[in-house]
Amino acid sequence: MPTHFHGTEEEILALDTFIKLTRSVNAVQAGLIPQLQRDHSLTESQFAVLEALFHLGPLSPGQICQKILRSGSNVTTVLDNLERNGLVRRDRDGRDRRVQIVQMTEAGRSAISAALPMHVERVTALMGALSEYERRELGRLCKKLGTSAASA
Amino acid sequence: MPTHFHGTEEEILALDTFIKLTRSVNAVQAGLIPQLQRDHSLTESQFAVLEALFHLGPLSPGQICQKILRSGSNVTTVLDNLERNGLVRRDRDGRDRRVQIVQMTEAGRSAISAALPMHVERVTALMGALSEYERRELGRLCKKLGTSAASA
DNA sequence: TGTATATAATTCGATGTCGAACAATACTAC
DNA sequence: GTAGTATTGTTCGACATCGAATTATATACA
Repeated sequence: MPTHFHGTEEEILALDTFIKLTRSVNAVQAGLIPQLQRDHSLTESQFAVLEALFHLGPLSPGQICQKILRSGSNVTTVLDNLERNGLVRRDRDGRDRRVQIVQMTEAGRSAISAALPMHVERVTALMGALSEYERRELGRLCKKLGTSAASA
Repeated sequence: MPTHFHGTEEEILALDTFIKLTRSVNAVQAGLIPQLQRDHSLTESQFAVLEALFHLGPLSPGQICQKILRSGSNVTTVLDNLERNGLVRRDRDGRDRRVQIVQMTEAGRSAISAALPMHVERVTALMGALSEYERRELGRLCKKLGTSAASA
């Protein structure tokens, strides 16, 4: 697929596969993010944080960090914006005063409750391009690839 | 895999697959981007622009836009930074004075020539976690998914 | 106890990213 | 040729993202 690239067969296949991989993620996200923005005024990251709090309960910024796979400074920024918009609250942990405890406010719970069903429906519809067997196979291959890359 | 999520089988599989998909891209990119930054002082976007110019020759911002699948305002920003660093040059098109023609400078050509081989090698190594059959299958599934999502 | 080290989170500066609004130029139709 | 429209690229404001440096607190150990 690379237009003027000269490499081995294996290199060309690797690059081609990687491009298709990233483009598929871009395409699916392009079908999700604008919805969150227009219908619920949530960015992708804000949605990810609220979703984690919704499913797992109160978390520290460090725990959120691990859940959404972003840097600490990024989590700080996203929490700042969520807090400014009144969707989360930061309290101090009594035992370890370095730790913050992030909780959803009522507005936050309300926002994620409203956004989640449509989001799930949308993801399901987009993944519906693949058969059930293909979805499982895609998941298996991605997991294998991701796990290997993470330890490389 | 979602810890406390109650949905249909199909929804759970769709979400789970989508998470694995995005995580695999994250993991692979995490094995690529720091290399570009540390060894060549290039961001992912700067690399993408230089790669396009390297393979396709001079392009307008609009054409770069289509190649790297980013917004026009984003391309402007990335080109600003590349130009400030002396890696590209913007000239006016004689025929249509709205159009810019973006060219690599010698420094730009030198930078991408230096970065590309190691990048290709790295992508190939990361994709080596999958067999050739699996790579082809992953590519096929991603293409099918991406194409469908793009038209949804 | 007190100092050194480790950890949690934030701040800072740089870059990327988008959509909306804008300016300059080109095109179209009368 | 002039008026209206379309296209190209930029600017602007908001948010995301990172790594490095910093602050506050906790732990270890001597």
